[in-house]
Amino acid sequence: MRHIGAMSDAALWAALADPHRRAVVALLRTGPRTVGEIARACELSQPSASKHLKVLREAGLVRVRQEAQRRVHTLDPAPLAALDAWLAPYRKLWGESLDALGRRLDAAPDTAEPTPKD
Amino acid sequence: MRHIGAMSDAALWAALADPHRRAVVALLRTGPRTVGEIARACELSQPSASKHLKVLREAGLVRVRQEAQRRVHTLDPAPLAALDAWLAPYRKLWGESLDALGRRLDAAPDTAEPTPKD
DNA sequence: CGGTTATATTCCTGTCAAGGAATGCAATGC
DNA sequence: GCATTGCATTCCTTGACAGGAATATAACCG
Repeated sequence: MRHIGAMSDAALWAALADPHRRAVVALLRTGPRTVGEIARACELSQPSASKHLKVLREAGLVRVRQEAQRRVHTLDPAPLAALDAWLAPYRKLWGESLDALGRRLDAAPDTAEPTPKD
Repeated sequence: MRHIGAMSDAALWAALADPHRRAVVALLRTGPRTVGEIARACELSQPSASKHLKVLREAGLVRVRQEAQRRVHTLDPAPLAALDAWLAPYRKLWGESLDALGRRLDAAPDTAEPTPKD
């Protein structure tokens, strides 16, 4: 039984509950970034960015590698599979009740959108 | 323009960030329940159940109908489509990353692998 | 009407997370 | 070595809930 990225569900939800952290995650979807880049892009102070990244790391959503003096952070989407699994039992439900809405929301373009912001 | 289930994303994430509320949502997946039933099933005090249900209502996740003196709460899964939509861009990613992870694990047999983090 | 059941709300208190400022620390370059 | 860059951590303050107890409200029943 490998429990590599199997952080507690609670940590994952808590990490994603914060809009800033969701923004960071969305940013990292477009590629690895240093702390400074993340701070600037998400309009966070440097310490704030550091702290948010720590939470994301502890939730298993982000990995870090050192590169000279910089710390390059990379998204690890694996824990999000837990969200997907949580969602699974509900997915059929809204298909039944809200067909049109579901279809509209399912439109997922292949290109990253310019900062979904949320 | 009806704004029934179209609560802000933030309210949805915040509502689901709480484990008790996720439990309530999961319970309601099995059918409508009165406040008292929910409180007992989720081991909440009655006021606590009431308050959590209020949050869920305001996030659009739950609807209520009055029935005699009881208030029967029903799950409205529609807002969860927003979660699904949020998740969509990542869904393809974790397939890749899990593959990579699996390959790494397979490449490292019984050699006492120091737990990377945990 | 008075009592009872079912739920909502208020008040209070403790806890915890977030943000800012300042500082610590590590790696780098000269 | 020393200054600099890049980031982490601490300290502190503030605000946002969460839980419990007590109370308010509402619908029902006799």
